Amino acid sequence: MQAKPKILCVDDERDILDLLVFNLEKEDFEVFTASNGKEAVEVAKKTTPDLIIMDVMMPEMDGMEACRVIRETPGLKNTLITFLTARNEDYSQIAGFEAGADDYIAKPIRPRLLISKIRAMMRRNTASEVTEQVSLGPIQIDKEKYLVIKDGESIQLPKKEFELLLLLSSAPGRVFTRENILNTIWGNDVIVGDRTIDVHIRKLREKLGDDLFKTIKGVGYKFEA
Amino acid sequence: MQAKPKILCVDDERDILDLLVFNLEKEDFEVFTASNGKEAVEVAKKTTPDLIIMDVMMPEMDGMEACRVIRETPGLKNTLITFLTARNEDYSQIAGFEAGADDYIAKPIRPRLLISKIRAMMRRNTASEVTEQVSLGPIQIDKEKYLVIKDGESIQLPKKEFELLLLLSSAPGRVFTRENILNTIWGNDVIVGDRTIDVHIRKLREKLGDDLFKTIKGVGYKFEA
DNA sequence: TAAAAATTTAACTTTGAGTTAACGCAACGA
DNA sequence: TCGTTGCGTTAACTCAAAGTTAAATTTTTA
Repeated sequence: MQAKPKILCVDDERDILDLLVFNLEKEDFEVFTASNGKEAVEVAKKTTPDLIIMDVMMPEMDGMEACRVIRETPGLKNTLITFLTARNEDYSQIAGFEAGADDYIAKPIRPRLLISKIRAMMRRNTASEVTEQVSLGPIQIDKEKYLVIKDGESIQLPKKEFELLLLLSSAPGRVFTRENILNTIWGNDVIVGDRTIDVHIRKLREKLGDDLFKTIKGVGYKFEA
Repeated sequence: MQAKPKILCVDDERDILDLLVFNLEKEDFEVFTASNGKEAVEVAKKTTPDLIIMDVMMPEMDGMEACRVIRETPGLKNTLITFLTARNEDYSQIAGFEAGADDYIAKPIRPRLLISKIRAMMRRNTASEVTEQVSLGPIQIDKEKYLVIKDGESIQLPKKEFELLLLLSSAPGRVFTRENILNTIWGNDVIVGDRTIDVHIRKLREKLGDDLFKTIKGVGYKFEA
Protein backbone atom coordinates (compact mmCIF):
# COMPACT_ATOMS: atom_id res chain seq x y z
CA MET A 1 0.00 0.00 0.00
CA GLN A 2 2.80 2.43 0.91
CA ALA A 3 6.51 2.50 1.53
CA LYS A 4 8.07 1.18 4.70
CA PRO A 5 7.66 3.61 7.56
CA LYS A 6 10.98 5.27 8.34
CA ILE A 7 12.31 5.43 11.87
CA LEU A 8 15.32 7.29 13.12
CA CYS A 9 16.99 5.94 16.27
CA VAL A 10 19.23 8.20 18.27
CA ASP A 11 21.37 7.08 21.17
CA ASP A 12 25.01 7.36 22.11
CA GLU A 13 25.14 3.84 23.46
CA ARG A 14 25.89 1.36 20.73
CA ASP A 15 24.13 -1.51 22.50
CA ILE A 16 20.83 0.24 22.70
CA LEU A 17 21.07 1.40 19.12
CA ASP A 18 21.71 -2.17 18.02
CA LEU A 19 18.82 -3.49 20.01
CA LEU A 20 16.51 -0.91 18.48
CA VAL A 21 17.71 -1.46 14.95
CA PHE A 22 17.43 -5.20 15.22
CA ASN A 23 13.88 -5.14 16.52
CA LEU A 24 12.65 -2.46 14.19
CA GLU A 25 14.11 -3.95 11.06
CA LYS A 26 12.60 -7.24 12.00
CA GLU A 27 9.23 -5.50 11.95
CA ASP A 28 9.95 -4.20 8.50
CA PHE A 29 10.64 -0.59 9.24
CA GLU A 30 13.31 1.34 7.42
CA VAL A 31 15.76 2.33 10.13
CA PHE A 32 18.30 5.13 10.30
CA THR A 33 20.61 5.93 13.20
CA ALA A 34 22.44 8.79 14.79
CA SER A 35 24.54 8.91 17.91
CA ASN A 36 23.90 12.43 19.14
CA GLY A 37 21.41 15.22 18.81
CA LYS A 38 23.32 17.18 16.23
CA GLU A 39 23.69 14.20 13.96
CA ALA A 40 20.03 13.36 14.55
CA VAL A 41 18.92 16.71 13.19
CA GLU A 42 21.05 16.27 10.09
CA VAL A 43 19.86 12.76 9.36
CA ALA A 44 16.26 13.72 10.04
CA LYS A 45 16.43 16.53 7.51
CA LYS A 46 17.80 14.19 4.88
CA THR A 47 15.50 11.26 5.48
CA THR A 48 12.29 12.80 6.84
CA PRO A 49 11.47 9.87 9.09
CA ASP A 50 7.97 9.15 10.30
CA LEU A 51 9.17 8.60 13.83
CA ILE A 52 12.23 9.46 15.86
CA ILE A 53 13.21 7.48 18.93
CA MET A 54 15.74 9.44 20.90
CA ASP A 55 17.61 9.22 24.15
CA VAL A 56 17.24 12.25 26.38
CA MET A 57 20.81 12.32 27.59
CA MET A 58 23.41 12.56 24.87
CA PRO A 59 26.68 14.35 24.10
CA GLU A 60 26.93 17.20 21.61
CA MET A 61 23.28 18.13 21.77
CA ASP A 62 20.85 16.49 24.10
CA GLY A 63 17.53 15.01 23.09
CA MET A 64 15.43 17.86 24.33
CA GLU A 65 17.39 20.41 22.38
CA ALA A 66 17.34 18.26 19.25
CA CYS A 67 13.62 17.83 19.68
CA ARG A 68 13.13 21.57 19.76
CA VAL A 69 15.23 22.07 16.63
CA ILE A 70 13.38 19.36 14.77
CA ARG A 71 10.05 20.86 15.71
CA GLU A 72 11.16 24.11 14.12
CA THR A 73 12.18 22.46 10.87
CA PRO A 74 9.57 22.90 8.13
CA GLY A 75 9.49 19.40 6.72
CA LEU A 76 9.54 17.71 10.11
CA LYS A 77 6.59 19.27 11.88
CA ASN A 78 4.62 16.09 11.58
CA THR A 79 7.32 13.72 12.65
CA LEU A 80 6.59 11.78 15.81
CA ILE A 81 9.22 12.03 18.50
CA THR A 82 9.58 9.52 21.29
CA PHE A 83 12.04 9.81 24.12
CA LEU A 84 13.90 7.06 25.82
CA THR A 85 14.06 7.70 29.52
CA ALA A 86 15.10 5.91 32.62
CA ARG A 87 12.17 5.28 34.86
CA ASN A 88 11.46 7.82 37.59
CA GLU A 89 12.95 10.59 35.55
CA ASP A 90 9.78 12.49 36.08
CA TYR A 91 11.42 15.80 35.66
CA SER A 92 12.66 14.97 32.21
CA GLN A 93 9.24 13.74 31.24
CA ILE A 94 7.61 17.02 31.91
CA ALA A 95 10.37 19.00 30.26
CA GLY A 96 10.29 16.66 27.31
CA PHE A 97 6.65 17.13 26.54
CA GLU A 98 7.24 20.83 26.71
CA ALA A 99 9.94 20.44 24.08
CA GLY A 100 7.42 18.70 21.84
CA ALA A 101 7.74 14.98 22.48
CA ASP A 102 4.86 12.72 21.53
CA ASP A 103 5.55 9.81 23.81
CA TYR A 104 7.97 8.13 26.17
CA ILE A 105 9.52 4.74 26.30
CA ALA A 106 11.07 3.67 29.55
CA LYS A 107 14.41 1.96 29.75
CA PRO A 108 15.23 -0.81 29.85
CA ILE A 109 13.60 -1.37 26.50
CA ARG A 110 11.07 -4.14 26.16
CA PRO A 111 10.93 -4.93 22.49
CA ARG A 112 7.36 -6.13 22.34
CA LEU A 113 6.04 -3.14 24.18
CA LEU A 114 8.18 -0.90 22.03
CA ILE A 115 6.77 -2.31 18.82
CA SER A 116 3.19 -2.15 19.94
CA LYS A 117 3.63 1.43 21.08
CA ILE A 118 5.13 2.36 17.76
CA ARG A 119 2.37 0.68 15.82
CA ALA A 120 -0.24 2.45 17.88
CA MET A 121 1.45 5.77 17.31
CA MET A 122 1.73 5.22 13.58
CA ARG A 123 -1.91 4.31 13.38
CA ARG A 124 -2.95 7.36 15.26
CA ASN A 125 -0.77 9.54 13.11
CA THR A 126 -1.76 8.28 9.70
CA ALA A 127 -5.35 8.06 10.80
CA SER A 128 -5.55 11.72 11.64
CA GLU A 129 -3.06 13.09 9.18
CA VAL A 130 -4.26 11.44 6.04
CA THR A 131 -7.80 12.54 6.63
CA GLU A 132 -9.03 11.38 3.30
CA GLN A 133 -11.91 13.80 3.31
CA VAL A 134 -12.29 16.36 0.62
CA SER A 135 -14.91 19.09 0.55
CA LEU A 136 -16.26 20.00 -2.84
CA GLY A 137 -19.05 22.51 -2.83
CA PRO A 138 -22.11 20.90 -1.35
CA ILE A 139 -20.55 17.48 -0.89
CA GLN A 140 -17.72 15.86 1.00
CA ILE A 141 -15.96 12.79 -0.24
CA ASP A 142 -14.47 10.38 2.24
CA LYS A 143 -12.15 8.12 0.36
CA GLU A 144 -11.32 6.00 3.34
CA LYS A 145 -14.88 5.33 4.37
CA TYR A 146 -16.00 4.99 0.82
CA LEU A 147 -18.85 7.38 1.20
CA VAL A 148 -20.09 10.81 0.32
CA ILE A 149 -21.69 13.28 2.66
CA LYS A 150 -24.40 15.58 1.38
CA ASP A 151 -26.53 17.83 3.57
CA GLY A 152 -25.13 16.07 6.60
CA GLU A 153 -26.33 12.74 5.31
CA SER A 154 -23.84 10.10 4.35
CA ILE A 155 -24.51 8.29 1.13
CA GLN A 156 -23.02 4.94 0.36
CA LEU A 157 -22.02 4.64 -3.27
CA PRO A 158 -21.33 1.45 -5.21
CA LYS A 159 -17.80 0.92 -6.36
CA LYS A 160 -18.01 2.08 -9.97
CA GLU A 161 -20.06 5.14 -9.12
CA PHE A 162 -17.61 6.06 -6.40
CA GLU A 163 -14.66 5.64 -8.72
CA LEU A 164 -16.31 7.77 -11.34
CA LEU A 165 -17.01 10.47 -8.83
CA LEU A 166 -13.45 10.28 -7.58
CA LEU A 167 -12.09 10.65 -11.08
CA LEU A 168 -14.24 13.58 -12.07
CA SER A 169 -13.81 15.37 -8.78
CA SER A 170 -10.06 14.93 -8.85
CA ALA A 171 -9.91 17.87 -11.21
CA PRO A 172 -13.06 19.95 -10.81
CA GLY A 173 -13.94 21.87 -13.91
CA ARG A 174 -11.80 19.78 -16.15
CA VAL A 175 -13.53 17.82 -18.88
CA PHE A 176 -12.93 14.10 -19.03
CA THR A 177 -13.61 12.49 -22.35
CA ARG A 178 -15.54 9.27 -22.52
CA GLU A 179 -12.44 7.51 -23.70
CA ASN A 180 -10.61 8.98 -20.78
CA ILE A 181 -13.15 7.71 -18.34
CA LEU A 182 -13.32 4.25 -19.84
CA ASN A 183 -9.58 3.87 -19.78
CA THR A 184 -9.24 4.99 -16.20
CA ILE A 185 -12.12 3.19 -14.59
CA TRP A 186 -12.58 0.16 -16.75
CA GLY A 187 -9.08 -0.26 -18.12
CA ASN A 188 -7.80 -0.35 -21.64
CA ASP A 189 -8.83 -3.88 -22.33
CA VAL A 190 -12.31 -4.08 -20.87
CA ILE A 191 -14.91 -3.11 -23.42
CA VAL A 192 -18.21 -1.75 -22.25
CA GLY A 193 -20.87 0.10 -24.11
CA ASP A 194 -21.07 3.83 -24.23
CA ARG A 195 -24.40 3.97 -22.43
CA THR A 196 -22.78 2.47 -19.37
CA ILE A 197 -21.11 5.71 -18.51
CA ASP A 198 -24.35 7.59 -18.92
CA VAL A 199 -26.11 5.30 -16.55
CA HIS A 200 -23.52 5.80 -13.89
CA ILE A 201 -23.56 9.53 -14.40
CA ARG A 202 -27.29 9.44 -14.08
CA LYS A 203 -27.07 7.63 -10.79
CA LEU A 204 -24.57 10.12 -9.48
CA ARG A 205 -26.78 13.01 -10.51
CA GLU A 206 -29.72 11.31 -8.87
CA LYS A 207 -27.89 10.88 -5.61
CA LEU A 208 -25.76 14.00 -5.43
CA GLY A 209 -27.55 16.60 -7.52
CA ASP A 210 -28.02 17.19 -11.23
CA ASP A 211 -25.97 20.33 -11.45
CA LEU A 212 -22.75 18.84 -10.16
CA PHE A 213 -22.13 16.87 -13.32
CA LYS A 214 -22.07 18.78 -16.53
CA THR A 215 -22.28 17.22 -19.97
CA ILE A 216 -20.12 18.60 -22.72
CA LYS A 217 -21.77 17.29 -25.80
CA GLY A 218 -19.52 15.39 -28.12
CA VAL A 219 -16.69 15.55 -25.61
CA GLY A 220 -17.41 14.17 -22.17
CA TYR A 221 -18.28 15.17 -18.63
CA LYS A 222 -16.96 17.43 -15.96
CA PHE A 223 -17.55 17.93 -12.28
CA GLU A 224 -18.36 21.37 -10.93
CA ALA A 225 -18.89 22.44 -7.35
CA MET B 1 -2.78 -6.98 42.01
CA GLN B 2 -3.21 -7.14 45.72
CA ALA B 3 -2.38 -10.79 46.01
CA LYS B 4 1.16 -12.05 46.06
CA PRO B 5 2.74 -11.72 42.65
CA LYS B 6 3.02 -15.13 41.02
CA ILE B 7 6.27 -16.28 39.49
CA LEU B 8 6.87 -19.37 37.46
CA CYS B 9 10.42 -20.75 37.44
CA VAL B 10 11.44 -23.11 34.70
CA ASP B 11 14.69 -25.00 34.60
CA ASP B 12 15.74 -28.59 34.20
CA GLU B 13 18.47 -28.32 36.79
CA ARG B 14 17.13 -28.95 40.25
CA ASP B 15 19.81 -26.88 41.92
CA ILE B 16 18.95 -23.75 40.07
CA LEU B 17 15.25 -24.26 40.57
CA ASP B 18 15.80 -24.64 44.30
CA LEU B 19 17.92 -21.54 44.43
CA LEU B 20 15.26 -19.55 42.65
CA VAL B 21 12.40 -20.86 44.74
CA PHE B 22 14.20 -20.24 47.98
CA ASN B 23 15.07 -16.67 47.14
CA LEU B 24 11.74 -15.77 45.68
CA GLU B 25 9.62 -17.26 48.44
CA LYS B 26 11.75 -15.43 50.94
CA GLU B 27 10.70 -12.23 49.18
CA ASP B 28 7.07 -13.20 49.50
CA PHE B 29 6.28 -14.20 45.95
CA GLU B 30 4.04 -17.12 45.14
CA VAL B 31 6.27 -19.51 43.25
CA PHE B 32 5.47 -22.29 40.78
CA THR B 33 7.93 -24.50 39.01
CA ALA B 34 8.34 -26.54 35.87
CA SER B 35 11.29 -28.49 34.56
CA ASN B 36 10.83 -28.16 30.84
CA GLY B 37 9.16 -25.96 28.29
CA LYS B 38 6.14 -28.13 27.75
CA GLU B 39 5.38 -28.32 31.42
CA ALA B 40 5.97 -24.59 31.67
CA VAL B 41 3.26 -23.87 29.14
CA GLU B 42 0.78 -26.07 30.99
CA VAL B 43 1.50 -24.57 34.37
CA ALA B 44 1.44 -21.06 32.97
CA LYS B 45 -2.00 -21.58 31.51
CA LYS B 46 -3.31 -22.84 34.81
CA THR B 47 -1.72 -20.28 37.09
CA THR B 48 -1.38 -17.16 34.88
CA PRO B 49 1.80 -15.99 36.56
CA ASP B 50 2.94 -12.39 36.47
CA LEU B 51 6.44 -13.36 35.58
CA ILE B 52 8.16 -16.37 34.13
CA ILE B 53 11.85 -17.01 34.67
CA MET B 54 13.00 -19.61 32.23
CA ASP B 55 16.19 -21.28 31.15
CA VAL B 56 16.89 -21.15 27.44
CA MET B 57 18.28 -24.66 27.17
CA MET B 58 15.94 -27.40 28.30
CA PRO B 59 14.76 -30.85 27.24
CA GLU B 60 11.32 -31.52 25.74
CA MET B 61 10.77 -27.97 24.55
CA ASP B 62 13.37 -25.27 24.86
CA GLY B 63 12.76 -21.89 26.39
CA MET B 64 12.52 -20.05 23.14
CA GLU B 65 9.84 -22.31 21.83
CA ALA B 66 7.92 -22.19 25.10
CA CYS B 67 8.16 -18.43 25.01
CA ARG B 68 6.63 -18.31 21.59
CA VAL B 69 3.79 -20.58 22.61
CA ILE B 70 3.09 -18.52 25.70
CA ARG B 71 3.02 -15.33 23.68
CA GLU B 72 0.28 -16.84 21.53
CA THR B 73 -1.86 -17.74 24.49
CA PRO B 74 -4.71 -15.31 25.07
CA GLY B 75 -4.49 -14.91 28.82
CA LEU B 76 -0.72 -14.68 28.90
CA LYS B 77 0.01 -11.80 26.56
CA ASN B 78 1.03 -9.56 29.36
CA THR B 79 3.09 -12.02 31.30
CA LEU B 80 6.69 -11.00 31.66
CA ILE B 81 9.20 -13.52 30.44
CA THR B 82 12.81 -13.47 31.53
CA PHE B 83 15.43 -15.83 30.22
CA LEU B 84 18.29 -17.29 32.13
CA THR B 85 21.39 -17.31 29.97
CA ALA B 86 25.01 -18.05 30.33
CA ARG B 87 27.12 -14.96 30.00
CA ASN B 88 28.27 -14.04 26.48
CA GLU B 89 25.52 -16.02 24.83
CA ASP B 90 24.84 -13.17 22.51
CA TYR B 91 23.16 -15.32 19.99
CA SER B 92 20.55 -16.46 22.43
CA GLN B 93 19.86 -12.91 23.38
CA ILE B 94 18.92 -11.89 19.90
CA ALA B 95 16.88 -14.99 19.18
CA GLY B 96 15.21 -14.68 22.54
CA PHE B 97 14.02 -11.16 22.05
CA GLU B 98 12.63 -12.26 18.76
CA ALA B 99 10.66 -14.93 20.54
CA GLY B 100 9.19 -12.27 22.77
CA ALA B 101 11.34 -12.14 25.86
CA ASP B 102 11.22 -9.10 28.07
CA ASP B 103 14.54 -9.36 29.82
CA TYR B 104 17.59 -11.46 30.55
CA ILE B 105 19.28 -12.64 33.66
CA ALA B 106 22.81 -13.89 33.30
CA LYS B 107 24.00 -17.00 35.03
CA PRO B 108 25.41 -17.51 37.55
CA ILE B 109 22.48 -16.11 39.43
CA ARG B 110 23.15 -13.40 41.95
CA PRO B 111 20.12 -13.40 44.27
CA ARG B 112 20.15 -9.77 45.28
CA LEU B 113 20.47 -8.59 41.69
CA LEU B 114 17.77 -11.04 40.67
CA ILE B 115 15.32 -9.70 43.19
CA SER B 116 15.91 -6.09 42.32
CA LYS B 117 15.51 -6.81 38.64
CA ILE B 118 12.25 -8.57 39.30
CA ARG B 119 10.94 -5.75 41.45
CA ALA B 120 11.82 -3.25 38.75
CA MET B 121 10.07 -5.30 36.11
CA MET B 122 6.95 -5.70 38.19
CA ARG B 123 6.77 -1.99 38.76
CA ARG B 124 7.06 -1.27 35.10
CA ASN B 125 4.46 -3.81 34.24
CA THR B 126 1.77 -2.75 36.65
CA ALA B 127 2.37 0.85 35.65
CA SER B 128 1.73 0.15 32.01
CA GLU B 129 -1.01 -2.33 32.66
CA VAL B 130 -3.62 0.08 31.48
CA THR B 131 -6.84 -1.78 31.05
CA GLU B 132 -6.97 -2.30 27.36
CA GLN B 133 -10.69 -1.73 27.18
CA VAL B 134 -12.26 0.25 24.40
CA SER B 135 -15.88 1.29 24.09
CA LEU B 136 -17.34 1.34 20.63
CA GLY B 137 -21.01 2.11 20.40
CA PRO B 138 -22.95 -0.79 21.84
CA ILE B 139 -19.94 -2.92 22.56
CA GLN B 140 -16.78 -2.86 24.64
CA ILE B 141 -13.66 -4.67 23.61
CA ASP B 142 -11.28 -6.01 26.18
CA LYS B 143 -8.08 -6.63 24.33
CA GLU B 144 -6.36 -8.26 27.21
CA LYS B 145 -9.05 -10.69 28.16
CA TYR B 146 -9.92 -11.47 24.60
CA LEU B 147 -13.56 -10.78 25.09
CA VAL B 148 -16.31 -8.43 24.11
CA ILE B 149 -19.03 -6.99 26.29
CA LYS B 150 -22.44 -6.39 24.82
CA ASP B 151 -25.54 -5.44 26.80
CA GLY B 152 -23.63 -6.16 29.97
CA GLU B 153 -22.95 -9.67 28.84
CA SER B 154 -19.44 -10.75 28.10
CA ILE B 155 -18.93 -12.76 24.98
CA GLN B 156 -15.90 -14.91 24.47
CA LEU B 157 -14.66 -14.74 20.90
CA PRO B 158 -12.34 -17.21 19.22
CA LYS B 159 -8.97 -15.92 18.14
CA LYS B 160 -9.60 -15.25 14.48
CA GLU B 161 -12.95 -13.62 15.07
CA PHE B 162 -11.43 -11.43 17.74
CA GLU B 163 -8.55 -10.41 15.54
CA LEU B 164 -10.91 -9.52 12.75
CA LEU B 165 -13.00 -7.45 15.11
CA LEU B 166 -9.89 -5.75 16.43
CA LEU B 167 -8.72 -4.89 12.96
CA LEU B 168 -12.01 -3.50 11.75
CA SER B 169 -12.68 -1.60 14.96
CA SER B 170 -9.19 -0.10 15.01
CA ALA B 171 -10.44 2.44 12.51
CA PRO B 172 -14.21 2.61 12.71
CA GLY B 173 -15.79 3.68 9.46
CA ARG B 174 -12.77 2.91 7.42
CA VAL B 175 -13.15 0.28 4.76
CA PHE B 176 -10.73 -2.60 4.86
CA THR B 177 -10.31 -4.47 1.61
CA ARG B 178 -10.34 -8.23 1.59
CA GLU B 179 -6.71 -8.19 0.60
CA ASN B 180 -6.06 -5.90 3.50
CA ILE B 181 -7.74 -8.23 5.91
CA LEU B 182 -6.04 -11.32 4.59
CA ASN B 183 -2.63 -9.72 4.80
CA THR B 184 -3.12 -8.49 8.31
CA ILE B 185 -4.78 -11.45 9.92
CA TRP B 186 -3.49 -14.36 7.92
CA GLY B 187 -0.20 -12.97 6.64
CA ASN B 188 1.09 -12.47 3.16
CA ASP B 189 2.00 -16.06 2.57
CA VAL B 190 -0.91 -17.97 4.04
CA ILE B 191 -3.55 -18.66 1.46
CA VAL B 192 -7.11 -19.15 2.57
CA GLY B 193 -10.23 -19.06 0.52
CA ASP B 194 -12.25 -15.93 0.09
CA ARG B 195 -15.29 -17.41 1.80
CA THR B 196 -13.32 -17.74 4.99
CA ILE B 197 -13.58 -14.05 5.66
CA ASP B 198 -17.31 -14.13 5.04
CA VAL B 199 -17.78 -16.88 7.52
CA HIS B 200 -15.93 -15.01 10.22
CA ILE B 201 -17.83 -11.85 9.44
CA ARG B 202 -21.05 -13.79 9.65
CA LYS B 203 -20.15 -15.10 13.08
CA LEU B 204 -19.29 -11.63 14.28
CA ARG B 205 -22.59 -10.30 12.99
CA GLU B 206 -24.38 -13.17 14.65
CA LYS B 207 -22.77 -12.49 17.99
CA LEU B 208 -22.50 -8.72 18.02
CA GLY B 209 -25.22 -7.49 15.73
CA ASP B 210 -25.73 -7.34 11.98
CA ASP B 211 -25.53 -3.61 11.63
CA LEU B 212 -22.06 -3.21 13.10
CA PHE B 213 -20.36 -4.72 10.10
CA LYS B 214 -21.07 -3.19 6.77
CA THR B 215 -20.26 -4.74 3.42
CA ILE B 216 -18.95 -2.60 0.62
CA LYS B 217 -19.41 -4.80 -2.36
CA GLY B 218 -16.35 -5.23 -4.47
CA VAL B 219 -14.26 -3.46 -1.88
CA GLY B 220 -14.41 -4.93 1.60
CA TYR B 221 -15.88 -4.43 5.03
CA LYS B 222 -16.07 -1.74 7.62
CA PHE B 223 -17.04 -1.46 11.25
CA GLU B 224 -19.53 1.16 12.33
CA ALA B 225 -20.70 1.94 15.84
C1' DT C 1 -6.11 -40.23 23.08
C1' DA C 2 -10.81 -38.88 22.64
C1' DA C 3 -13.89 -35.12 22.68
C1' DA C 4 -14.74 -30.41 21.85
C1' DA C 5 -13.88 -26.21 19.76
C1' DA C 6 -12.13 -23.46 16.18
C1' DT C 7 -11.10 -22.85 11.54
C1' DT C 8 -11.38 -23.72 6.77
C1' DT C 9 -13.43 -25.56 2.72
C1' DA C 10 -17.00 -26.83 -0.35
C1' DA C 11 -21.43 -26.50 -2.37
C1' DC C 12 -25.12 -23.96 -3.02
C1' DT C 13 -28.17 -19.71 -2.82
C1' DT C 14 -28.98 -14.95 -2.87
C1' DT C 15 -28.07 -10.34 -3.95
C1' DG C 16 -27.32 -6.30 -6.31
C1' DA C 17 -23.87 -3.89 -9.05
C1' DG C 18 -22.94 -3.41 -13.65
C1' DT C 19 -24.30 -3.72 -18.23
C1' DT C 20 -27.10 -3.72 -22.12
C1' DA C 21 -30.96 -2.94 -25.01
C1' DA C 22 -34.66 -0.32 -26.42
C1' DC C 23 -36.73 3.75 -26.72
C1' DG C 24 -37.23 8.92 -26.00
C1' DC C 25 -35.90 13.47 -26.76
C1' DA C 26 -33.53 17.61 -28.03
C1' DA C 27 -30.34 20.01 -31.15
C1' DC C 28 -28.83 20.89 -35.57
C1' DG C 29 -28.11 21.14 -40.50
C1' DA C 30 -29.76 20.16 -45.14
C1' DT D 1 -39.72 19.16 -42.23
C1' DC D 2 -37.09 15.56 -41.90
C1' DG D 3 -33.11 12.76 -40.75
C1' DT D 4 -29.11 12.40 -38.15
C1' DT D 5 -26.40 12.54 -34.09
C1' DG D 6 -25.65 12.18 -29.28
C1' DC D 7 -27.24 11.91 -24.70
C1' DG D 8 -30.96 10.56 -21.18
C1' DT D 9 -33.87 7.20 -19.13
C1' DT D 10 -35.88 3.02 -17.86
C1' DA D 11 -36.24 -1.66 -17.22
C1' DA D 12 -34.59 -6.16 -17.90
C1' DC D 13 -30.79 -9.17 -17.79
C1' DT D 14 -26.32 -11.12 -16.36
C1' DC D 15 -22.94 -12.50 -13.55
C1' DA D 16 -19.52 -11.86 -10.07
C1' DA D 17 -19.42 -11.16 -5.25
C1' DA D 18 -21.17 -12.04 -0.86
C1' DG D 19 -24.20 -14.93 2.22
C1' DT D 20 -25.29 -19.30 4.10
C1' DT D 21 -24.97 -23.86 5.62
C1' DA D 22 -22.96 -28.02 6.63
C1' DA D 23 -19.26 -30.91 6.32
C1' DA D 24 -14.18 -31.57 6.55
C1' DT D 25 -10.15 -30.46 8.74
C1' DT D 26 -7.19 -28.73 12.17
C1' DT D 27 -6.22 -27.36 16.78
C1' DT D 28 -7.07 -27.27 21.56
C1' DT D 29 -8.56 -29.22 25.68
C1' DA D 30 -9.51 -32.47 29.05
